[in-house]
Amino acid sequence: MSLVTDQSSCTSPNFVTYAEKFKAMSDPKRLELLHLLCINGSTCVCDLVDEMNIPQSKLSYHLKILLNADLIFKETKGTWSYYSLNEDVMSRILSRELCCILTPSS
Amino acid sequence: MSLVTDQSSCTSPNFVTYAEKFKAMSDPKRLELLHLLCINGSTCVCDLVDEMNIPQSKLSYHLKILLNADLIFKETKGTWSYYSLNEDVMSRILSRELCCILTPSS
DNA sequence: TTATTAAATCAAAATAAATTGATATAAGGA
DNA sequence: TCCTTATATCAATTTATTTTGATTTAATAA
Repeated sequence: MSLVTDQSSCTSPNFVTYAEKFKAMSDPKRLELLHLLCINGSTCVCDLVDEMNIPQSKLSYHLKILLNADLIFKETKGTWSYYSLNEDVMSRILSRELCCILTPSS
Repeated sequence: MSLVTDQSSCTSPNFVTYAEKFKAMSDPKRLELLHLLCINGSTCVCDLVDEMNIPQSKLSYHLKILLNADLIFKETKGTWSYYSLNEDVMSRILSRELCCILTPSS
């Protein structure tokens, strides 16, 4: 079987789905957010506000974009919301070199 | 030396530069273009117009965005322009799984 | 119950990106 | 030279995204 034609995951690539993920990653603030979640692990919004130095509503907006793109997870505990990286998805998209920026210990 | 702290390429990541590249990849038509260049290698604009089925000025616009993001190369021969993938950059950004969609034989 | 805090949502304004059709440039051939 | 073809650019419009500050929702504590 030819190495070139056996591209299991490569047939009929879903460009729309990938474009959505790349769009979510197309903003420096959102990359910084992913980076923070990568370094700190699951993090409360209240801590992200402090670290990111942007208005709370803006942070909320950017988190939602990352969440909708399936790049991060959300978990609510009482009044607090914790966000974390979706490492599986991230490592399926990005190179090792970039994963090492955006996902922990890889 | 710790594996975790030796992240040569990972210190002070340039989020702006990466965001630009992701923005260039944030459109299905542009991903399709990258995919075509990946499959066909260096390709003339006139052939891309046929394959992509979009107006010429639109194609020109999208090619320029990919070129400015350093994701593709351009070479002019007489009246014709040939575009090709910047495989180095692509493989430094994307996972193997995605490279196999967007860059040849990897 | 009232007050406080955390986080999401909303509407308006500002900014940016994409689309369109027309025009410009420039190379090559008749 | 004149015509044709290839590609890029332009200006106007449309569409999408981001920003802002105010408001809402909901949990907890006093």
